[in-house]
Parts: sequence; structure tokens; C-alpha cells
Amino acid sequence: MIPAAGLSRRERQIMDILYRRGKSSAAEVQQGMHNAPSYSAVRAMLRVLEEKGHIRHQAEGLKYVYLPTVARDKAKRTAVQHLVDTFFKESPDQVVAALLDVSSTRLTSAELDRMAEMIEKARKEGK
Amino acid sequence: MIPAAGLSRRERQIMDILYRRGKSSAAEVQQGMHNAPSYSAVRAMLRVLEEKGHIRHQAEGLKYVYLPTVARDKAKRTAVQHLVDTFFKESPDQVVAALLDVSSTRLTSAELDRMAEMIEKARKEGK
DNA sequence: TCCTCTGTGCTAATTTTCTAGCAGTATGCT
DNA sequence: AGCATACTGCTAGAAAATTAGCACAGAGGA
Repeated sequence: MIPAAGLSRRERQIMDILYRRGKSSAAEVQQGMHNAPSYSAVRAMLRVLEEKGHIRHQAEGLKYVYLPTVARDKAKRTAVQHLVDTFFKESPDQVVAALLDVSSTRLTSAELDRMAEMIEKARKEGK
Repeated sequence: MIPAAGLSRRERQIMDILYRRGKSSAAEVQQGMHNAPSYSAVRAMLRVLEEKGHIRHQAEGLKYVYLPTVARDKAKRTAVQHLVDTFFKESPDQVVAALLDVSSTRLTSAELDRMAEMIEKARKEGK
């Protein structure tokens, strides 16, 4: 069900980086990791992830870049679903509270506008 | 940084269940797991999680129930932060779009109201 | 009492994850 | 050419996770 499930700690770490950055070379993945292991280790894990079908690679210039096989949008949706299931099942609206709360997320007034619009639209459609 | 980091596949699965349900016995955890291993295996992992300090247990009636040591609220915030970092860094407002999109999340009009209010309030404070 | 059920504590062993290191190829510099 | 650099492919071993299977204790019913 959850594509992100079934992945080991390191593997998930790598997938997160690839989703965050879109695509990355092995070296970039390594740099993106918090407690990065050796370069060899990273490559080995990329190979495993590819075998499992979670990522694929393509040549770009002289090197390979790796990218997720399941589209960002789909993965995004799954991630939100999982978040809601885990923490916001009783009160999904609290996701917004949490979003506004998260410090690093400074929302511009344009963003707030868009959010309000989406909610307004949902209300109309729901009716 | 991320408390959920450093956990193995199964361990994270268990933590998710405990956050979802608040607290659970070993048997309940097992039932909540998707591809559940043996009861023994579950108990062994609960023990490890407890050793690592991620959960604690208390007697309840004749059995133990397990619960996370880090407060749901804190974990929730961390999870949202991580979601935003991974998928919504450029456009945090899209979290709302994704939320409305997720099928299992049927929002009541009261919930939509609350969301709109929060946004309104944020706009005022931001100004 | 004796048996069954449901729970716990512990241990041993398999499987998976994680890691380092080597060999080989291509590029570019001196 | 000779050397350094930056990749890839592969393998073997260490470390951690995952699993099953004991043995034991308390509760409750026949």
C-alpha cells in the first residue's frame, strides 16, 4: 500500500532526498544525507533500490543520476494520507494548524490567499 | 534531529501504530501491522524500542500497554515539518490541496470553516 | 486439581541492511 | 606516456534487524 513502506532506514533516507531534489547523482545523495556513510555504501544502496524498482538511473554527462520511479505527485499524496492517518484522523483540519505552526514555514500572504481559495472551492463543491 | 529517524522498518511501523492509537498492547500492535510477523517478533521489537527509549510500557489490567515517550504533539510537528521539507518546500500552500485531495479525508463543512478561520487569523497576525 | 488461554522474559538463529574495499573504464592534465 | 580524478561494477564481511521457539506465571473453567 504505502510505497515508502518496506524500505530500510537508509533507503527511506535516500528516497526522501530524491523526492526533495528531484534527481541526484550518487555523490549528491551522499552529501544530502545526515550521517552519511561511505560513497561505496551509498552506491550499493542505490543499486538495491534500483533492483527493488523504487528508483531508476540515467546517464547525464559522465555520470548517472538517480530518480524515483513513482511520480512525485503520487508519492506526495501517499505521504499526506499517511500523515493524516497517523496523526490527524480525528481532526484533519488540524493539519492546517500544524502547517501554520511549523516555524520554517513562513507563508506569504499570496500563499494564504491560495489556501483560502482552495477551501472556499471545496466548500462549494461539497455542498 | 528527526526522532523517527534511526528506526528500522518494523520499528517505524510500530511507532506509527502507537501514535495512531495512543497506546496498545503487544497483541493490538500485531493486529495493526500490515504484514504482521509473529507475536514473539512483535514483542521483541517492542522490547528493543523500549531499550532505545522510544516507548515505555505500563501494566493495564493483566497485560502491558505500550506508549510513545515523545509526546504526540511533538512527533506530529516533526512529521509535518518533514513532509513539508520533502514534498512542499517550494509551495507549502499545496499541502492544503493535497489534504483536500486525499480521498479518505472527507471534510465536514465545520472543518472547512475552522481551516478558513485559522488562515484568516494567520493573515492578520502576519500583517 | 488439571488443563487451557493469555500473558511475560529470554535466547538463538536466520535474514537483511550496511559497510568497506578492490578492479576496471574514461577524462583531463603535465 | 604517466598520473590523478571521478566515475561504475562487484564482492565479502560486519552489524543490525527480524524472526521463531522455548520456559514460566497467573487466571479461569471443567
